[in-house]
Amino acid sequence: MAKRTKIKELLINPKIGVETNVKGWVRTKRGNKNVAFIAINDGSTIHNLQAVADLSKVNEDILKLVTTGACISVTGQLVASQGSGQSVELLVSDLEVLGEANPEEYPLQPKKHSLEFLREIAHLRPRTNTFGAVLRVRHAMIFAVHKFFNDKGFFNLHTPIITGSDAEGAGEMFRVTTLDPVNPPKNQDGKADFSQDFFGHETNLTVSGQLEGELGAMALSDIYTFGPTFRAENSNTSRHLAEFWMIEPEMAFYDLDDNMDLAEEFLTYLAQYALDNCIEDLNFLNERALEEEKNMKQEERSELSLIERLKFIVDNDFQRVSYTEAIEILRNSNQNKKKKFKYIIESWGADLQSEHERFLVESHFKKPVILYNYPKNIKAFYMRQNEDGKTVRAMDILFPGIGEIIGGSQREERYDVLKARIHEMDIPEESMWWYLETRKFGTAPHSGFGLGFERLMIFVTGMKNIRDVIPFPRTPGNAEF
RNA sequence: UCCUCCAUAGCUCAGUUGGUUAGAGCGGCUGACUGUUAAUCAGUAGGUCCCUGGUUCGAGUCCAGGUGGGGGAGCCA
Repeated sequence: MAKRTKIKELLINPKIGVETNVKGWVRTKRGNKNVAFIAINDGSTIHNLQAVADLSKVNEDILKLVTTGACISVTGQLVASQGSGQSVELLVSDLEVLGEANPEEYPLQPKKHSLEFLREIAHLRPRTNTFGAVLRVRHAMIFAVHKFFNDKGFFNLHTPIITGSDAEGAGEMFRVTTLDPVNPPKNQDGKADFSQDFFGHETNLTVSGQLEGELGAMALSDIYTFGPTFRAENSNTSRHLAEFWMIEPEMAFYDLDDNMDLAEEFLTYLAQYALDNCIEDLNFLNERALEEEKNMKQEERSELSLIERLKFIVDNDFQRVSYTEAIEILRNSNQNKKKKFKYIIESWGADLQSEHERFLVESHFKKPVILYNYPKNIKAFYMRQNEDGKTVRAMDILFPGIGEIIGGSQREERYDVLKARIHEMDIPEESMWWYLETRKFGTAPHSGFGLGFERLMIFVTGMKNIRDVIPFPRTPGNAEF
């Protein structure tokens, strides 16, 4: 019996006339009383393999079990296809059903399903063309992230998933505890006594690996983290998940400009990698998106297709604009003067709403925008203060249709300045002692940023909802599968 | 969490001013067809109209509350 060949390999290097075995899941079966055509997909590629069964040679009882969704093993001679639509096909000599799929119950049909419906059957949706393509691209992007940093001499650092510091200020956290939820030990105030908890104090799931990442950079020069991140925010949007993956490089001796250069090079590299390595899946996703937009009004359609957008990123520099310049552009915009904005920009210091970010990216510059040097009052405590006394060396990269894809900064490396800022913002200093010590012992200028991996995936796949670019999304009220 | 829209067959949806037995397309099943491409053609089965309560002679349709989902906002990556 021939050894199993993956469909991807078989299509790249077809061995015509050779007995071949293929295993996979049935997409459709068609035919008449003489011949049956079975489309098989094994997930190795977006393409199906057509198996051709001569009904006089194949057991009809077995063929009856070959229904959409069933898993089969097919052996036969690989031949050039008589039909159009595929170059090769498999003439079935041996057919085995590995796993039946009752057609009255199997929910996936050979037709287009809504993404909302597929989310409800997340255990089966990887078997669709769309999710197969998304998951293969996702893998390629994971691999490309590691390759990019490895090629640059960065070291991957595993920062903790369970953290004891509650001062990261990046949102609500999920508590980690082994205390009895019904009858926890109580302290004198009648509250749960976390000194008796597993770690001896309160612990949570991480909301960022940045602070620990900085510790790594202060020894290895250039590090990056790529791990799961958890936010217990009650966010119900197409851009937020409670559990997502984040990439956070941290570089010693980088100033804000170096940081922006790296971030732009990184995003450009990832777009190019997708074009170079995932073009078949991207072509499918491109067509899918075009098909979907056909039902939309002209003005709601994207100006560029998915593949054109990826090429655009590769070919064009990002627009770098200081916060102060951005405020001037917004204040002088017709949108602002005609009070089309819900939040009118009146003066320097205002926090930018997503309508403003969208205006800058989608209407004004029509390209990715890097905003930098924000007012210190709207940014985190660890960002490097500028000499003007009112701004910090922060930067956000804004993408069309996604908004903020990267947030980063040069870090405050001066011990006294950092300590003063911690006090100003009422952060408990004792919980930050180890972070402060990096500024006390051999401090160095350094910078870093955070890239939301699923937001990158939205950009690269053209999917609209972040729940459709991660295999098993976690959102408020949803942790099934 | 707020605003807004939605929930009818396995899926996508229609269902008139509240009126008798709730429909279509796709999918499933049965059959026809000598090579199909989401095959085609014919036939057929399939319903807790999201849940609870209310108004009414009568509710898929109206009202209240709840649950679930979409889109937008805030928070952010």
